[in-house]
Order: sequence, then C-alpha cells, then structure tokens
Amino acid sequence: MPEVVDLGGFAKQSIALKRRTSLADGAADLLREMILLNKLSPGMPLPERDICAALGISRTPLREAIRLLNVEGLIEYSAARRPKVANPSLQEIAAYLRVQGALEALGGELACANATDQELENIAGLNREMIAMSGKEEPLVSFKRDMNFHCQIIAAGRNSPLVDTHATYNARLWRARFVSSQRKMGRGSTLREHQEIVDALLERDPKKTAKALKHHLDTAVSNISEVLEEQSRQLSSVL
Amino acid sequence: MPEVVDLGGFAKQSIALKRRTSLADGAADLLREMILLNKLSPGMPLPERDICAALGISRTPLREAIRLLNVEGLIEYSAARRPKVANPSLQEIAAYLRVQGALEALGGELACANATDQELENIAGLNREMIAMSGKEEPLVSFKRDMNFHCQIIAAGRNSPLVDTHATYNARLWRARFVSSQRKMGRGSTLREHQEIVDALLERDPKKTAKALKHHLDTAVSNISEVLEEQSRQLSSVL
DNA sequence: ACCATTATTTTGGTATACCAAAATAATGGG
DNA sequence: CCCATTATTTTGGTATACCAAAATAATGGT
Repeated sequence: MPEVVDLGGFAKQSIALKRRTSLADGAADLLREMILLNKLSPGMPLPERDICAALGISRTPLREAIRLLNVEGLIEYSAARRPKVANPSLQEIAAYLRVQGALEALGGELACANATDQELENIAGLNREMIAMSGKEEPLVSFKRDMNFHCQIIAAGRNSPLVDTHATYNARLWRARFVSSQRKMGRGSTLREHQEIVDALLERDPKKTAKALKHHLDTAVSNISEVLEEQSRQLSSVL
Repeated sequence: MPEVVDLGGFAKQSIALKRRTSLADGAADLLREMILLNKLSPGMPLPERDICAALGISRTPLREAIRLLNVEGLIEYSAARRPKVANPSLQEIAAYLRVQGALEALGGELACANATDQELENIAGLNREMIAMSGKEEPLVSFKRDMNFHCQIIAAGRNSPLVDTHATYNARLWRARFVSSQRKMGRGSTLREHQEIVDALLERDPKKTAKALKHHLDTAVSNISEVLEEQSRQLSSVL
C-alpha cells in the first residue's frame, strides 16, 4: 500500500479559520502538530501539490512552511530535493538528546537564579500531579504533562533564545520520546529523577539542578535506545 | 539620509553564477554574509522588491531566503511584518552568549571524547598562530581565526546538530563580537583563556575544557557589554 | 502654519503559470 | 519474460499578476 497523503480530520478550515497569522505560519503549525502526533509518519513523502490541496492553500505559502519545518528539523529533503517527514536515526536522536541535555542544564541553572517562588511552586505542583496520576491516565496526557514540566523549567530561566532552541529540540525529539514513554511508562526512575530536579530547584542550587537535569536526559538516551532497537529488531524479523 | 538598499559589489551574478544550489539558498547565503560583514546595518529595512531587483531574482525565492534568515535570527519582522536586519539589544546578546557558552562547553566535552589527536593538534596549531600573529594582522583576519578556533572545537565533538545550532548562534553573535574584538584587541586575557582551553583539550579533560570554554564566553559577555554601553553613550551624547 | 482627512503609492501575502529535471509508464527488441 | 530505451507525467524551482492592508503624499479646512 503506497502511503497516501490523507490529512484526515485536519485540513482546510483549520488554517483558514484562525486567520490571525499568515497561511504559511498556519500551515507550518498544522504540519508540525501532525508530525508530532504521528499523523504523518516519518519518511512519508510530502508532495507539495497534494499537501496544498489537502490544506486548501496554494504552493507559495506551503513552500515557506516546508522551509520552516526543514530548518526546525522536522522535514528533510531527499537527494532529489523531495520533502519528506524527517526520520532521524538512533544516533541522530542521541545527538539531539545530548544537546537538549546541555540546554536543560543551562535552563535549570538560570531558573535557580531567575525564577519566582511562584514559578518554582507551579513546577513542584506539576510534579505532584504527575506522581498522583501515575499510570492512571492516557499516555498522551501524561506525556504532555511531562513535556510541560520541562518547558516550565526552561521558561523560568527567562532566556528567550534558550526557550526557542529548546522548543526546536523538543519538537525533534517529541516522537521518539513519546514512543519511548508508552513502553516503559511510570518505571519509577522517571518520577524519582523528576523529584530530584524539583528538590534542587526549590533549594535554588544551580549545580545540583543542572546535574539532575543532565542525568534525567541521559537516562532518556538509554530508554529510547532500548525501545527503538527493539522496534528495529521486530521490523527486521518481519522482512 | 534615508538608508538606501545598495548591495554594492555583491548582487546579480554572485547568485546566478554559482547555480549548484537554489536561488533561495544562494540569496540566503549572500544576505547572511552581508549582514555578518556589516554591509547591511542592523535595523535596516529590507523591502522585498528592492532586494529582488538588487539580487536579480524574483520574490518567491527571496521570500524563502528571508524566512530562513528570520528563523536563524538575522532578520526580524517589524510590527507591520516588514523585514529588517535584526538589531539585538545588549540583553539579547547576553542571552545568546549564555546559550552559546553552554553549547561550547558541551562541544568541548564531546571533543575530549571524540576528537582525533590530529584534530586537537590542529586546534593547538590555530592557537599558536593566533599568539604569533597577535596584533600584527587585520582585525577581520584575526577575528575569523578566532571564530575558526571555536568552530573547530565544536566540529571535533562530532555532533552535527550541535554544529548547526552553534553556527546559528555564532551568526547571531558575529557582529557584536567583531565590534568588540576591534576595540580591546589582544588584551592578553583572550590569548590566556585560549591557552587554557587548548591545555584542557590536550589533556582530554572534559570538565576542565567545559569550564575553560564557559569562562571564555563569560568574559566575552563583559567585554561586549563595555563596548556596546560605550557606543550607546556616545550615541546619546550626539542626540 | 498646523492638523485631520482623503487619495495615492508602496508593501507583504497569496494564487497561478511555466519550466527543467526527475520519476514513472510505455514500448520494443532480445 | 526481462531489460534497455523512449515517451509521458509528476515534481520542485521560479517568475509574475493580483489583492488588501499599511504607509506616505496630497488636500483642505481652521
């Protein structure tokens, strides 16, 4: 079965309706969301005209959207310059995580210095919710909570370029982390690591916070490695 | 005098000739270079049609180029969505430098683990050249040598997303660092800090390298602060 | 001479038409 | 039946035309 571009429930009006922004930005937002939610699988080709028809816009703004997502790393070009959904290898994901680890460590340090008590309390609250809800809600919901936890820490650091760059790496890693989270859900270690991060933040200890965040990202590397290696093993056994 | 878009020696054929790549990418490269070399001053408006005429291309590829440079942070949009050369405030530059510091620290750690002896030797060689040539060459030349020194370290870390992100931040910081370097050239401290970095690298000591790089970037913050504050003082005295 | 208001121009956003290269389908000889 | 070769279609790259909003110039009343 040749993968067909069917944008399902999304499409047309979604863009046209919320016309506060340009069609290009709207299309980029929509495509980004669809890639993150796995509505568009990695490696799937994105022929401009088909996507245009599905989104109800012309090629000019769509091409700008594709360019944007290309810079963000969610869309890549084949050798013949045909756009397709990015399909990062395990090595690339590991490379992303290394950088993300450094960014979050910096964010943690900055948060210790710049966050308000209220912000830290909110972060601690998010952590408590995650503990209370552990295993009792949909994977996507708890996953989003997890992502939000990290983003709040970065935001509290008050460095807007850092927020942007972190968001970009988050998008690149979203899929892999989501797949990973569905497998080894709630395996205690995640919650424990989050607790360490929160503790360090509340103490406003930059070094400790940075270390805790870096450690958390490191275990993410090994978790993702396991899951993805298992996947590729299953795949090769079918072929 | 209203700032006029005169692309001087650049323009037309520059893009059309080296047609290995798309016009959009070519235009982006050209504009990026012009912004970095200060051929286009910060804050200068970039009306699409004028730039098109100057570059000899149509609006479609140019707009894609502008989008690209916007994501990279070299071009920003006014409230009325008019593109202009980015003009980061001192606070923004400081924010960039913080992130760049974290990225370089990571790059240094990775270099300790992944660089070949040859690569480290090349980096050490660059450092020796800078010492030998100190104060004896054009500012732009020694500045480029300095930038190259840092880029080589990052490259030796073998993490391509890191290389890309570092390059982006480098571009955002290029102008500020160049202006700064012309003022307080060769003020020993730079050379001394570089030496510390090289020493740590040759020992392949990750922590030490990271620390040396972070320290180097921190002094860059204060240097740039001094220079730019002085500039704005002069400016306000004229007004 | 100044300000509010209207007319004109300029500007970014979008759609469409056309082209060359690449991919795919069709064809024919072994 | 298979493979090389040619014809057709599809695809991304580019230029251009048109529109609405914003900026600027022109106008007129005080």
